[in-house]
This record gives sequence, structure tokens and C-alpha cells, in this order.
Amino acid sequence: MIVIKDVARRAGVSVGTVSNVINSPERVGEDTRRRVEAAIAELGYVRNVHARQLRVGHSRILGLLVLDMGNPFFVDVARAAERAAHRAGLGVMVCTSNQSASEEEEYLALFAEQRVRGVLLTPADGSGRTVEAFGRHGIPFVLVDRVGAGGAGCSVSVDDVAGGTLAVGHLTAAGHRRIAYVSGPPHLQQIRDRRAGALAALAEAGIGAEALIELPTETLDVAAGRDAASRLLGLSQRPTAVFCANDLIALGVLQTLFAAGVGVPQDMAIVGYDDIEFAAAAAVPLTSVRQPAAAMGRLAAELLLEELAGESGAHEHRQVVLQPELVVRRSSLVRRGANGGPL
Amino acid sequence: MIVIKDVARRAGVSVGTVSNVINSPERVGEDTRRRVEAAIAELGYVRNVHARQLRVGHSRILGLLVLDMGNPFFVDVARAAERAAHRAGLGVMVCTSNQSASEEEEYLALFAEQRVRGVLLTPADGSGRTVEAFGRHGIPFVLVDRVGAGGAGCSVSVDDVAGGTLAVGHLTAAGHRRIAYVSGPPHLQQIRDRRAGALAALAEAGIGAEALIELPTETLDVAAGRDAASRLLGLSQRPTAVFCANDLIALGVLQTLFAAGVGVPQDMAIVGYDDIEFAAAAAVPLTSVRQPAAAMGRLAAELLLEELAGESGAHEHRQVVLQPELVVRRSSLVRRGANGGPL
DNA sequence: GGCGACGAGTGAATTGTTTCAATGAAATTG
DNA sequence: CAATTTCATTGAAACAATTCACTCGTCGCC
Repeated sequence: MIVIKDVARRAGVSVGTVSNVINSPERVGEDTRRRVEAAIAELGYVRNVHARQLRVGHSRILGLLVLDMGNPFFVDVARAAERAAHRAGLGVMVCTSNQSASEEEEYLALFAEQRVRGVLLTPADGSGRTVEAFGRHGIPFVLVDRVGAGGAGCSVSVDDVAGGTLAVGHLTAAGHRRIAYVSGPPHLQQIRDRRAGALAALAEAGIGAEALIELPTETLDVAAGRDAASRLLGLSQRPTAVFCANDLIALGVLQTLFAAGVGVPQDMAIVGYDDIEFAAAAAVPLTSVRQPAAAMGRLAAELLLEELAGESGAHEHRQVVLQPELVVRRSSLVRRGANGGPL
Repeated sequence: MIVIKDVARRAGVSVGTVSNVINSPERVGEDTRRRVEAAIAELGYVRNVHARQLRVGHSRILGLLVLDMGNPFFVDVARAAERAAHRAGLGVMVCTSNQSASEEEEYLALFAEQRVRGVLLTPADGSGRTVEAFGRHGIPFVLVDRVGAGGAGCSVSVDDVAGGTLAVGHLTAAGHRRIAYVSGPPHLQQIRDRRAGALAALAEAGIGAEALIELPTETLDVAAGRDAASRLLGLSQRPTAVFCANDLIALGVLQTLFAAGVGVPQDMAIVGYDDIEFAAAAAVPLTSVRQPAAAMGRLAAELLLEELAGESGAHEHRQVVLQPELVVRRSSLVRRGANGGPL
């Protein structure tokens, strides 16, 4: 392996000069610089970031930990964050916790070992214990899709209570009086907030909380939606609408309902969450609560970059909360009897 | 920041002993080990991988570079590869080249700087120049979704010629005599192979090559599909079927055709490629050529691990080629006049 | 009791880079 | 022309770990 010393020898200069050519070329004379650059090219020298980081004390990599890269929502977040980081000359290491607190812990430990410059994460652990533990390493972090607890760092999130209200308010306005909530794993704050929003919408419509039939699932993917729909079909008093914690689940629900001959939206309305690209292309285009995924990723990265750039103390932690938006499509088209009493 | 020396002082031992506790605990006496472990826990010591790697010469990270994480196909590949690597105690750094040769070069340079243990990549550069250049660093790599040129390394791919034949053979058997190929960027080998397969299927059916109307696109995403469909609708002699280079494009085509009132499959049949999860949930469930994405990711990682484990020279490069499989759904249901002459 | 073997622990060398005080030469100034 | 400033370059220390040749007891055995 070629090291800086080999380049120095080849160019007939000291290692310090080679380092200067790489890191601050303006300090080096015109012709020496060209000689060194030629030597680098000829030998195919690539500098060792580990040696560099050991000396300078920090790397040029950001850690990004999301719940599930199988969900296009998080892919959008990750891409936007990566673009923003790249603009600032930083690389991003993307990892997936699979909504497991233990995997989250494992990856955060990896980030700490790597001495990443900063971390963007969507916590899987509802208790906030792993995040708190990570905070002790002194590595700056920004919470994504989750409001920060206690102001230990910045956060960018979307108002999930408002989102839940938007979704269920839309359904009650269309006359639905029994609504299922396919909720995903209840240890996630997002899930709990969306339920709170849903209940608020029911209350506002003067409907009791028992009208919300909760169907929790282990995961947040299409398979979970299929499974939940089977359970839904088995209920004695079948609801007339389903609110799904995300679009993957909604697509799974849609598939199973379709296979069972249940008409959407006539027999069962569906509202999803996230408004992923595939929601619009579904068998029945999905009504969904749109989250500004790209904006969230970009803002999170920018907040982190700001914190990194600011001389110590100059940065003040902020909690940014974005607003969701309801996108109405065919899966929840207003039924006959809308705005009327019970059907 | 706590370093190994602090731990050593706290535990009243030498730094060498602390290192042994971490890396080969069996060499250390019972009670010293416990003392050291306690010190590590109390101080919250996290070892610095950069210092470690500098000394031992290689990291415990694999680089993975795919064309587009927005495509669920590559997400599946990446997840499977990551699982396999994780089983062997290696982390994975996932990056996206966006099908750009320059971004590919950039990320490969990043991998080289990081001294990653090995690399899995789907080349974006059709010429193979960037891969060849990367080969000079002496970092083992495995090509994914692309057969290796010249046996410089292992590869895992799917027979794209066979896939193209499967798709177009299915369409000609259903009586289609004018078929569009929405192909994506032609510098990708996969795209060219699928076209070759498509032409082979036409030849086999006794149809001239001019029956394949090629509609290239810049990218391989849903937007590209929508755009291509607009062009398709503007053609003077409109084809009766479309073969799309991947499912994202197919979904875009489907959306635009639907919006234009073109019936699928009656007025236009569609066959996609990859069989991503969302293909089955589309407005009209998509016929698609299924690629074993997870198997490909897993196999690629395993080949790389084998190469890393094998004592130098013990490894022989292999080119694994998997077979695709046609999954027929509603978007290509057999039309009247199937197996007959021209319509 | 002396000798060898063994186990546990030490401490210095090593890894590849950056950084900075020091050096030397050339240019500028009074 | 001496003194000062500027500029390019050098060489060694520092970074935080691993590794390995050694040391120091202790034990067993003849």
C-alpha cells in the first residue's frame, strides 16, 4: 500500500509538504505542487482517513439511523439528508434499526466507535433511554420524525396528532361512525400521537372513543397490513373505514380486502399515512396524510450542520415541527349519506 | 474524551492489559478482567476504531454501492447483503450512485479512503473504467447485478437476456405484434441485455426487429415512466403492448395511460421488470419479470466474505448467474386473437 | 533446592497522517 | 547594506489503539 512517505520520496519533498499539497495547496509553491500531484497520480496514492481522523479528532461522516429503509418514506428522508450533507462535504452512513431498540443501540455504538461527526436518528426506543445514553458521548445529534425530549438536541418532526385528526376527521365528515386503526407497534411515539389525533377527531364529531377499533401490528410493512385486514374481516361488527398508520400497511389492507371481494371505498374506506409515491399508483388510489419527507431530511441535516459549524455554545437547540397535509384520492371517496347521521 | 490510558489508570493496569481485556479476554486473569470491565463501564469508554484500524491495517466495514435506493429492488438487495455481513460481524456502508459514473467514482474513492474491507457494487459506468480503476487499490469487490468482465472479481447477476425474452415472448404469444420498450439509460448493461432478449423473442416468433419501438429515458423511476407514456401516446402507429425496463417505470406508464383513458390490458398490455412488492398492489396488478433480489444480495455478500476469509490465493473468482421468472398478472392478460395472426 | 515452565501483566514500538515551531532563502524596507 | 518581512519547506511530535518481546512470580518436579 502506498503511503504519504512514498509520495514524498518520489517527489523529492518532505511528508509535511505532501500533506500541505493535499490540505492547503495555496501554501505550496507552484512547481513543487505540480511535482507532488504528479507523484500522487503516478503512485495511485489514496490517503488513509483513519490516520487523518486520529490526528484531527473527528471524521467527515454523519450517521443516519432510520426505522426501515424498506419504507419509501424513510428513503426520501435519507436521500434529502444525504444531499444536504454532501453539499457540505460530508459523507453519510445510512443504517436501519428495524424498529428494534437493541439494533438501535448496536448501531449507535457503531457510530460512537467510528467517531462520526454527528448523528441523525429516528428513535425506535420509545423510552428514549438509548438516545439518552448516546448523548453522553458528546456527539451532536438531531432527532428525525420525533420531537426532542428535554431539549438535549434539535429535532425535526411532523405533527402526528394533527395528522391523525386530519385522517379521521375526513372519515367522520364522510359519515363513518366505526373506524378501525391499524396501528403498528405501540411503542412508537408516532403511532401513539396519531391515535391521539384520531380520538380528538372523533370527540370533535361527537363520537365516543369506542368507535375506534384498534388493530395493532408487530411491524409497519405490507405483510402486516394483509394480516390486519384478515383480522378486520373477522370482526363481528365490521367498521366502514380503516385508518392505517402508514401507506405500506394501507396497501396490504387494500390487497386483502380486494381479494376478499370487499369494495373500496363503497364497503370500506381507507386512509393511509406518509403519501409515498406508490400510494397514488395503487389498485385504488390511496387517500393519505402527506408528510414532507424530503424537507424533514434536509432540515435535519441542516440543523446538524449548523450545530457542527457554530463555535461551541453559539448553537441553540431547536424543535422544528412541520405540518402534514391530507391528500384525498379514491380510496375514501365520500359515501352516500355523508354528513348525515348513522348509516 | 476517554481513551484507553484513562481506563488503564483507573483500573490500575497497563494499557496493554486493557487492550487484552477487549480483544482477547481469555489471556487476562479473572479479577483484573473484572476490574478493567468495571473501569470501562464507569468511564463510558468507547474504543476509537480509527486508531485500531491504523494499527491492524483494515476496517470491519463493507462498502455497498447501488444504482438507486429509491428502487425497492435495490433496497431488497441491500438488506439481504447487510444481514449476511452482519452475521459475520461486519458493518455495511450503503451508498447510491444515481446511475452516474461520476458519483460512482466519488463513492469508490470514499471507500478506498476508508480502507473498507471489501466492496459490493452495481456499476453505473457501462465501460467498466471506474471499476477497473478501483481494482488497483487491491480492495476485494463483488459485482452485483452485472457479470464480471475479465474475471477480475466475483459477480452475482441475473440473466437479463433471458428476462427480456421471457417478457416479450409472453407478449408475442398473446398476439402482440408492435411492442414498445421503455428502456431507461442505454449505458447500463442490464438495459442492453434486456433489449437483446426482447429481440430474440421477436425473432423466435418470426417478427422483425422493427416491431420493437424503443423509448429511452434518462432515469429509471416513476416520473420517467410517466414521461415515456406521454411520448408513447403521441406515436402515429401506437403499439399494443409495453415492456418496461423496471417496475417503477411500468407504474409511471400505467398512471399516465390510466389518466389518458387507455385501458390496461385491453388497449395496452404492460410488462414490468423486478417484481417489486408494489407491482402486485398497482391499480392494475403488474405482470413482471421477477429477480431474486434478496438471494443476489446475500450471495454477493457471501462471496465477498469467502474471499476475505480465504488465505491469500485460496479463493477462486466465480460468476454466479441466477435465473429470472415471469410473474403473470392482470396487466398483460391474454387478449382476444391470442396465438393468432396480426390483429 | 534448583530448574524449567507457565501464566499474567508490562511497556515500548508501530501504524499514517496532520500540525507547528523552526529554518533558510529571497524579497522588501529604511 | 543591514534589518526585517515574507514565503516555502522541513522534521518531529502527537493522535489512540494493537502487538510482542520481556519480566516477574509461582508452581511443580526431580
